[in-house]
Amino acid sequence: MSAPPAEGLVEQWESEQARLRQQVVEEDTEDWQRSPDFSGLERVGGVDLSFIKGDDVNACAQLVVLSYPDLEVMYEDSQMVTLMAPYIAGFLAFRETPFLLDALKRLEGNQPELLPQVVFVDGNGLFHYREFGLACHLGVLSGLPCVGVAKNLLQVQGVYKGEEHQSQIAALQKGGDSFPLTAASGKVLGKALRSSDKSSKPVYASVGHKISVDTAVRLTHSCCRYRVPEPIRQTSDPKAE
DNA sequence: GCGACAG
DNA sequence: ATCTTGTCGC
Repeated sequence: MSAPPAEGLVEQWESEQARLRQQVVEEDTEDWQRSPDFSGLERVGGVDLSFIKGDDVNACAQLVVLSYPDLEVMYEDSQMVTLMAPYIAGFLAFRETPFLLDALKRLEGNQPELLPQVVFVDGNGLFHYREFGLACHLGVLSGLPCVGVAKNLLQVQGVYKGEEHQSQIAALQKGGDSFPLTAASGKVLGKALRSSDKSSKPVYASVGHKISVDTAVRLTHSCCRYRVPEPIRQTSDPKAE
């Protein structure tokens, strides 16, 4: 039983996305991003919201900061929150962003020296219906470089989960292999990445903010011990050390 | 009616 | 997102 969305809400959200979309920076802006081994990168963050079975209103907002390249936990923040917005495909950011931003603000206020230099977001960035997914939204509002990593393919802008897609996946032989997710317009919205040798199912990485697609993919691979990048996995997997 | 639908 | 254990395979 889900109440129908308020009148005009989607329209309002669409215009908000269109406005913020103009502020996304799709190129590398940091020195470490140009380095072959990301020298200069010392802290990578991950954010996520976790729910429990029968409750889609209360959730746990988490932010972790890991050292790079060791991927050891440097900081961890968990906060129970009450969600105000409904989940509507394409508008995930309106549901989650406020709480992820709060977590970043808390860190900035308490230990600004631990602020991550890049944030991994559980969801898409430019690979989105209007090229403005959660990772872009959080990136623009926080001003931090962000990378979107989704675990499932969103069929959008001419990208289909068909036979061709399946064969492209089959062609990913080892960790680090990838292929572009190209829109009907010809623009590369993101890449499917085999994140580790062991996982045959790829993850879908796209630009959030202040990073290029290629750097986003290369960085994502370098932060993967398993299929899901460690910064995100540390927030959502109870068994993660 | 059927498939899609980030989290 | 979450519901869910074991099981088969390398």
